[in-house]
Amino acid sequence: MNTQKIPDIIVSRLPVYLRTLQRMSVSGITTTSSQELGERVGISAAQIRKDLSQFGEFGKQGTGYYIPFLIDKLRTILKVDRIWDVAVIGMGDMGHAIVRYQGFGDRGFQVAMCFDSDPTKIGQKVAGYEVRDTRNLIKDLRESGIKVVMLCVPAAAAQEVADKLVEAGVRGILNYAPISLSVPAEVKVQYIDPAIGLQRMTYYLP
Amino acid sequence: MNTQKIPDIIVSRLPVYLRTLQRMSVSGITTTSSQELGERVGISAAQIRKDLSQFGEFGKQGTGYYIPFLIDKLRTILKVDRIWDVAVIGMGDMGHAIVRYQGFGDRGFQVAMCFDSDPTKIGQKVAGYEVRDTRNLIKDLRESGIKVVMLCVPAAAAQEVADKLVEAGVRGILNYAPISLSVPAEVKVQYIDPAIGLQRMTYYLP
DNA sequence: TAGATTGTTAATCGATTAACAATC
DNA sequence: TAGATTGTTAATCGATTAACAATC
Repeated sequence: MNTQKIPDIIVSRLPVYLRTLQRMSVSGITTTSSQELGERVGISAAQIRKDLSQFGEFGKQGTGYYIPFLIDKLRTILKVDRIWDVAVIGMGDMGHAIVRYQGFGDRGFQVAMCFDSDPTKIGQKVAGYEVRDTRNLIKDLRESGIKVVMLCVPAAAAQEVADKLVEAGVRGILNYAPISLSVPAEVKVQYIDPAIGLQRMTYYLP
Repeated sequence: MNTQKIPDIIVSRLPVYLRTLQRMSVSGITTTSSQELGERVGISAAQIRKDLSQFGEFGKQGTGYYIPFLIDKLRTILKVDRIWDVAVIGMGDMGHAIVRYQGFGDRGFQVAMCFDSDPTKIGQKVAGYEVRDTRNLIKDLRESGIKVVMLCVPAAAAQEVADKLVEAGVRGILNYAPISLSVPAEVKVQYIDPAIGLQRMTYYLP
């Protein structure tokens, strides 16, 4: 087992392995091989073995990987062997959809609070959560200890809000606003922008 | 100028450059350098120059890049110098939010039709679009010539629908379902899964 | 002109793949 | 045991960076 810094590109594949293993587990499969998992996720068997070997020896020669065990290991590695409270900032259509999203439960996250700056939205309930005033963003996040947020405000407001999130001690921002954010190195940002995804495909179309 | 196959990883960065350039343009900036653009998108200046040089000589020594010209080139390269009709499959919360999303207009896409399999939703209007029956998915997509779709159905239905999309001649699938899809090589898939994004960040948290 | 910045080359760095001994 | 599959090594492949002549 290797104890050096793990390359980001390897880390970025682990959640994909985990997602697929959890689906296999739910469908009653208990054992898999790097070959089979690779076919399911579209990655070579050699690469899956190499990726996993960075963290330990999780398989058995001849039989492959016992899925519940491998899931457990990946959950620990990714630190989703717990439930992270997440805040959603911006209660537009996207923010709404995220607050209502049912898919986080068994993947390590739950929405814990949500915010907006619009006086007509503040105080309203969304999926059972009272919409908080972004003026209290830093205070509320600090008090709750929330480290991960989903940012769903308009692009024009995103950097300003991101600065506040950093000040509030947030360490991970899932950014739905179509803009590159500037944050300190200790804060991670992941981007979700459908137009970017679409443009990455149209390049290849006739 | 290079005429070989362009690596996927370069293609995947171009939409990020374009997004940032368009924002700079809107804010009145007309010229930039690889240095400045790199700071904004978080990529080295050398890499930006190298990436762009795959497609032509778009800058001028001493002065950098004229933004409207570079935007135009990138739009042509990414084939978003036109408007692509896109279908949205699945009118849950996420599908709803996407149909209502305003951000596609100047980025090369527009929602043209939407589908669901739920009889209580079929025929209803969502943001002005009548929800169509997924039983007509292949026929409707073929007739419209739609090549790009956003897939927002539950994970359990996603592969089955993807198979139909392939049959209908769709070439790009932006997949919001939390599952890896299996499609022929000529069909591109991009994934949007918030839990994956979150797990890619929690790894780095204490 | 002097300063700035490109496009490109060569060097470096890192990731992927192929192959296989070990072993279940 | 025989067959299957891992974890790991070495080889290959590809991407990034540094440096600089060209030139605006």
